[in-house]
Amino acid sequence: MNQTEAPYPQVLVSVDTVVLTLQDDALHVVLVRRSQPPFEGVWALPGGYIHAQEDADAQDSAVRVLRDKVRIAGAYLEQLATFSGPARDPRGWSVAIAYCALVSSAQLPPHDGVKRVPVAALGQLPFDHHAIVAAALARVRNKSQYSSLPVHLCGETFTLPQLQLVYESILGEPLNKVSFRRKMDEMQLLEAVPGAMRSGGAHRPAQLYRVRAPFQQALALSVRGL
Amino acid sequence: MNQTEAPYPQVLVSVDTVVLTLQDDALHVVLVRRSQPPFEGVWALPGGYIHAQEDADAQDSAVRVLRDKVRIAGAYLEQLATFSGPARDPRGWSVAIAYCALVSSAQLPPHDGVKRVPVAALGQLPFDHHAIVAAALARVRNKSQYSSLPVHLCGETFTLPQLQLVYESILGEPLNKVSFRRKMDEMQLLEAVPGAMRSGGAHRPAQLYRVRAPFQQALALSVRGL
DNA sequence: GAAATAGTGTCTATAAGACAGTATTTT
DNA sequence: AAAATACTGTCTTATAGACACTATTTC
Repeated sequence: MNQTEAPYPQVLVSVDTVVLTLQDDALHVVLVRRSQPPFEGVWALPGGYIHAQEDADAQDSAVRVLRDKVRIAGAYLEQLATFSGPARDPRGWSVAIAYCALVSSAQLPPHDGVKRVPVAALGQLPFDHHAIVAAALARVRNKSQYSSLPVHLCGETFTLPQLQLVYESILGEPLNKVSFRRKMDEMQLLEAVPGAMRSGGAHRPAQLYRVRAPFQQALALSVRGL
Repeated sequence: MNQTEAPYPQVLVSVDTVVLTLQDDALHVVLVRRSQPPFEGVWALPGGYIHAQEDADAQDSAVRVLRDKVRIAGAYLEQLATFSGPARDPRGWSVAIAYCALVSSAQLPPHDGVKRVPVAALGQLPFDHHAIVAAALARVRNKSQYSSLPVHLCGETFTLPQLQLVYESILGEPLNKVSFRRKMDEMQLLEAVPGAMRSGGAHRPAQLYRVRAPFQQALALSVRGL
């Protein structure tokens, strides 16, 4: 920064989070009711300003926003993209560093001023939140084609038929059972929970699996898609 | 923004660009010598503050930085990621929106205070610029596995053997000639320049191609990699 | 044992790679 | 003609998908 550059008007910097979860085999986005202007009372993506005194980086700000505004801890979180410009926020030229979080239904406790909306039935959103959600969906759908990303929408343990349904819900198309299982096997993503089965009806029960330790944070990648 | 949130210390927002180009079949990064503190006189990534009065968004800031500091116009440009935290810049808590640009050698005129460094021989860089370059390389190498991204390192026209060499330089491994050509054909990325051949020695000359109009900006994607 | 879903074996179809051939240029 | 690189035809191998079969549970 030099003397002539110093007085540039500061831009507003915030983080916004797209929290995705599955409900009834359909992707939902989490919205919170805004308690302050602009758009007070309107449902919007959870977001907030960076707290330079306490946040180690923008991802840390997103973690704090999720904890304080949505009561979520331990979510899978990745940076999505940064949105900017003079028009996206009525308060002026702004920058929003957008993050995408994937959580299981169990990680998302009911909370006042928090709701889930099916992505297929998203109405109007304030700011450029619609574009941010669109970017998150594109990212998740693309990455689900060749990675273990969707496991973060499942709970601690799950069966292979359940996991395949999660993939199919995200991708919007049925997958070949044999190929799906081959790929899951190749990625070495899962381990069987010994002895544990889930029997949900008048049929053979399914083996329960959990994500192996190396892939709790990182993603497993499949060489040539699913 | 509410009354208690308003006085949060502003964070510094800048854009940084990783300009990649090929020279002698090796990826190079463009560095500029800093004319102002901090790190005055040190070679660093081209970057600068957002000019809220004139920039339509952060990408526009990056375009301006490339034009003013590197004399590049019309480069392929995509947002990379945003880097943030209290330690990356000695001036305080900062946000850098990083962009990645791919240019041909011809688009990069020699200019004072601008140099190209082979990515394999990058020394120390100020700020967290080393991490930004690493992210750019990872992105470019990954995307080159299934897209037309590398064509932006070529000039207006080029032969298929030249293009294959570009891919191989980025990916660091030889590619199967038949498969490579099949994929290029499938992507419908190129069109032959009628009649134009490049003869560079005592051998059959190669057909010249150019990128088809739909892919001047957007990338062509190959379903299952190259 | 009928019904329902879980899980597997195996054949077929498609895509990638290897290899060797032909083509066209300069010297 | 020899040398060099461009380009292509075709066989082999690897991967993905279709289909049918067996397995295990409840009623």
